[in-house]
Amino acid sequence: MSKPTTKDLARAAGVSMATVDRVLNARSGVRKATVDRVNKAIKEINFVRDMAAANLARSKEYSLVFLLPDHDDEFIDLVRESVAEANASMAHERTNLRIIRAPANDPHRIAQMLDLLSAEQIDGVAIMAPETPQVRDSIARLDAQGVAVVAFESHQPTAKSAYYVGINNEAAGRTVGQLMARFTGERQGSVLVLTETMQARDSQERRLGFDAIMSKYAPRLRVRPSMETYGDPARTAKIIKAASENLPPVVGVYLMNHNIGETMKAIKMLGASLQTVIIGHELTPQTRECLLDGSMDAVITQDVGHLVRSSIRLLRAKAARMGTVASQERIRIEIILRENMPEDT
Amino acid sequence: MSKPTTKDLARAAGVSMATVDRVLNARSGVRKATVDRVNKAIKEINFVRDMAAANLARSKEYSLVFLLPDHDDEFIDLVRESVAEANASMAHERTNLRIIRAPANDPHRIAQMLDLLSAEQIDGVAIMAPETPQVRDSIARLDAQGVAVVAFESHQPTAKSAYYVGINNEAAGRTVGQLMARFTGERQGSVLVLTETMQARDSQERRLGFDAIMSKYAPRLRVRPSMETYGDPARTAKIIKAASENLPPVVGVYLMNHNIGETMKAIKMLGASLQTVIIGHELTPQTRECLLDGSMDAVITQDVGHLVRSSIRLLRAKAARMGTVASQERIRIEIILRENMPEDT
DNA sequence: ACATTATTGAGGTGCGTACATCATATTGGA
DNA sequence: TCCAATATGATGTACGCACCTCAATAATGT
Repeated sequence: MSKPTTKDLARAAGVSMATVDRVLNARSGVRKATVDRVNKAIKEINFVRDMAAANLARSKEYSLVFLLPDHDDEFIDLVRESVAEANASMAHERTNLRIIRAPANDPHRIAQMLDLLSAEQIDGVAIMAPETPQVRDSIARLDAQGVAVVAFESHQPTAKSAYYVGINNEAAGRTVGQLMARFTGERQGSVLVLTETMQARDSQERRLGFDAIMSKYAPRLRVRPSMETYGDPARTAKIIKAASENLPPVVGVYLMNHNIGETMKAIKMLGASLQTVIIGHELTPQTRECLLDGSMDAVITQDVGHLVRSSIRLLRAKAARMGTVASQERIRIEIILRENMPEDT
Repeated sequence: MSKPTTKDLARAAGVSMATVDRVLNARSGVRKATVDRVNKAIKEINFVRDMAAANLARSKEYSLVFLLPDHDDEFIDLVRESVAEANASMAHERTNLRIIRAPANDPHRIAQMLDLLSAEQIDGVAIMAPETPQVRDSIARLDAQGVAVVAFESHQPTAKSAYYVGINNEAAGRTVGQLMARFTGERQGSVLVLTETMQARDSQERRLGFDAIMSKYAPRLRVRPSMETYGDPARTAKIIKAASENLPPVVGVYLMNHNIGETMKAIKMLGASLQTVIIGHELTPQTRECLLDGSMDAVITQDVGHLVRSSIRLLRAKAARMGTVASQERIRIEIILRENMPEDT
């Protein structure tokens, strides 16, 4: 016979549908013994609740919010794009998405915006923001209100209710390290590491992983201290120029910063040898172009669309008290060379 | 106001719900002018059909079938696992999955099994089988019956109704080539290519891509003709022994065959130098172990879970005449090193 | 044993759609 | 202009579940 329904469950448990309903929705007024009996029956007849029908009956719409930094870099652009795309396709599944923006370095403002969400009827929030006490407290408040929360691309380790969606940055750094070690062959020289700021936790973690592998597999190379660009093109150019004027020669560059346009321009202007191995993060129009023209050798990235969809699934599941498929939510660290670069988007 | 329903649509179009229903489900008995009027109203009020409710009302269960080769290698194992997992999680979405097996080299049997499916009430089939006239005809018959078909991991170019789900094998071969070229540094020597059989189309495509890159980026290396193992351990050992006894020294091995256990054993027995770069396909327990112990340098793979889920989504969408999110269905060519290896499964 | 209170059952309505039936309206053609 | 064919409307039931009310029953305390 086909899928058991609540009716079948009621019969199997020897109770009425009203009681089944009370148990399924964790309503009060049911003796423990009865609850157990129903749960036992659920297992016995292998009952799975039809969430589509349930949501229909509830006439419930899930509202999810993405809180993103209010500056624009190519990564954020990709996220916004993916959210918009997901929003279109999730309309069928009674889910609507919204993006709100907040200055990344203003914890109070972020917390305030999160608190404002509490007032609305929001079911879940994906938060991309640095960890601060204010944000942590706001997450706790959301959690207390039953709002699902995931930490999007940014760890919130002290907010235990916020599941982290993103890659392991230390492993990502190790991956870059391994590629750098191997792509540089037997060459000797120095390796530059560029980042927007080492304040960011992900930069620190990546650097950690990178150093570990480099010292193990490429002790012949001298990895220089991280150079911070602060997103300033002029500063970036100066830094690179200064670094390239010193010996030993630069045989590798690890770009951890996002908007690499200026950086690559500076590097190209110096006429860096083709031997210089350049590896960066995130597959964006810019890095894509650099891979194609050969100026970059590899990009370590994550599937932003997957990241977004995964967050949505997790939030929805939490909000609807459903289960998830763990393997589907694993975010992989992807290595992109020119040869395996996906064609579109 | 919230989502418009069919009732709103009926009012907006100035027709009855019955007519709306006829238009939405493309039933006959509606004048063209009326159809247009309804379609116009759909756009005006931005009506989107609630597929959850529609499927509920239809009380339709989608039955999808995976036709897989009946031999067992680790890739097939992964597929079976993923299908089982998906089946569990798709129960919520009124979809049930089934696997049937057929000998890969018996086109008649495969065609026969496909034809048998026509008798049952199947909504879609994912076919993993070599392209043959028999299979092509069966696919055409399925298509004529309104059964959705995707070509799973195996091109069916002449069956235009079967959308291909899988990676671009030529690009995969190019990717292996690029890694081989770079990982071997400046070393000189020969490169072995092992495969089960060069009969398989994917082997040919991979070899093609591999050679293109190798001749371009690593002309210093001599890529040997493909050696076929026919899945025979003894033969494999012999081949490898013979190859390693000839000069120039083997600096790289490209393993296109699936069950690499025996192959790796043979290679290890010869005490191949650590310098030998070994690259293979598919992340399985075996290759995973080889990556961890350093005996393999890289694995080019695809996310089997994603492959399966993508097939399911495509089949379901086709069966329910819905749209799909193209970007979600793109199967990426993944490069796995020890550093970015996913932890589980 | 009686009053309370805690459980449980029965039944109804609604969610947004599919689908079938029968009645009515519109249209084309002779 | 009238008939038949076709197009549309009205209505009811079903899908699997949520959620509400009211009544009936069982368990509890005193």
